[in-house]
Amino acid sequence: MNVSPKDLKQVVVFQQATDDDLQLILKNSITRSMEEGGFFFLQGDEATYLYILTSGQVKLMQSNPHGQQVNLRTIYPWEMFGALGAVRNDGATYPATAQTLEDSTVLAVPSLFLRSMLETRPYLSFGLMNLMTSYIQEIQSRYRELATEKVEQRVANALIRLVGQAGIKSEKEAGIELSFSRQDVAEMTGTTLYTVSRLLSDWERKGIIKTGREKIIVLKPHDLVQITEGSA
Amino acid sequence: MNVSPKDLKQVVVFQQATDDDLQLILKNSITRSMEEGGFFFLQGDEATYLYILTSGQVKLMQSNPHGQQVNLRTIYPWEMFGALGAVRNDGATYPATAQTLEDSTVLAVPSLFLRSMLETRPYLSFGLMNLMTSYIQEIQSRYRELATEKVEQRVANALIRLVGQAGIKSEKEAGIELSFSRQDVAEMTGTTLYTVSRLLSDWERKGIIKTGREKIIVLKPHDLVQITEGSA
DNA sequence: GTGACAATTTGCGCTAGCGCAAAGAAGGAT
DNA sequence: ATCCTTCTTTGCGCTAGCGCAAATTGTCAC
Repeated sequence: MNVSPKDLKQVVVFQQATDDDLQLILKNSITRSMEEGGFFFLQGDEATYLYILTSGQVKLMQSNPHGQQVNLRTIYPWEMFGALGAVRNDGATYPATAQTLEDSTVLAVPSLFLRSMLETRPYLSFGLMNLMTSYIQEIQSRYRELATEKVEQRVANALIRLVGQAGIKSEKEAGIELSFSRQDVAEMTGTTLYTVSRLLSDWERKGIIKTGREKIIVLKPHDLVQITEGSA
Repeated sequence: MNVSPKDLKQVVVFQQATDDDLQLILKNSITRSMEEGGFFFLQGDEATYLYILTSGQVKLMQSNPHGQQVNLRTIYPWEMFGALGAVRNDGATYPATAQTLEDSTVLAVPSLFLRSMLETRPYLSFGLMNLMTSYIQEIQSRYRELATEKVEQRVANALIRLVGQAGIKSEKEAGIELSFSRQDVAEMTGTTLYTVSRLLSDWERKGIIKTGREKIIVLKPHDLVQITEGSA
């Protein structure tokens, strides 16, 4: 699938870009595809590219030396990720592993190339800084939630967030459909798939959601909001 | 205390700045002082200034609606914080409260002014993006630690990190001295002051540290490293 | 239709660490 | 020296949620 300059306008970093700039970016980039479960880069790899997801879904995972992993961020189409190589002064490495949640395709832009464009395009720097502050605010909220909230509040929070980011209107049920496994949700919320399974089963019994294999359909988002407030 | 352009060169964002630019920043900024326990800004306030700490120490705290707080970041002299108002396109508010850990003084730079400088000084944008990526990496690590590590590993990690950021060579003991209360450390590690107190008392009995009121002297940092690795 | 595999469900025992209480210690003001 | 306030220490009961097991269910390949 060929990416056009018009397509790239969907990337918030490029909102103010001219067509010429977008052509230049496309000309200097390569397309890469990866099937589900594959990796665009690994934690510790040298950050030679930044990535724009053109289709599919990617999770950024960080591991500790014992192999335990957390999902730091989930990437949806037309979002940029892995940009620190274009920004850092020193030899930057990726702090997380980019793994596909489903078959995915990216546009890989050389870090050095984007860096040279950043030097002469203030709109690009502003775009990137805006993206970074959005991400900082998200991970700060998640950190605070992890430190202060019970696991059911965190899982409810995560479902609400996912409804906004990756939800699709369900055709069968009057609700919003999410395509994530229990393990996926557990990684995003600092818990285990068994705990997530118990919570989802409980909420299904209460009619708040309906579930399937690797699927969650949110029927009553307001009830989830009440759970996050600790009043359920 | 008057801040000179030469002083501002210690701020990593301004490393590449000319004297003229530094003079211009100083000319357009104000100095503010606050005693211990005071606030430079509150969570939710409109982000009209960014701040450079010229002396003292500041903690950035985020609360949930129930009043529970976490320390997202501790600021040391010559570090910039609260910069999102210069970067965001929308009406930005501070996502955290800036509270002094001791008597402190800042240089407050109007967000709109710095924004106008960012538009014509790529080195400033690069400096700011470098700062942001450093912070992103730190909070990602802390998030992963919170999600995957036992409380004693997290506290050991925090002490090691603090040794590098705020440690002073002790005159009385052969070690590095940190001036933080048990409550301060608890806020940085997502636990309670009682848990921190028990851990510190245990480590003091083992000769790893020595403590006083609002004071921790690290005698055997290598033992703390072993604790973080889960092999103690 | 069947078999294999992965995902999910559910139960239950266990423990990390919190909450709370109570007492002691340190430091500053008088 | 004394008093007051804040910080620290220590004990103990309790529970949230994890770890592990075992069984079930759903989906895909053949």
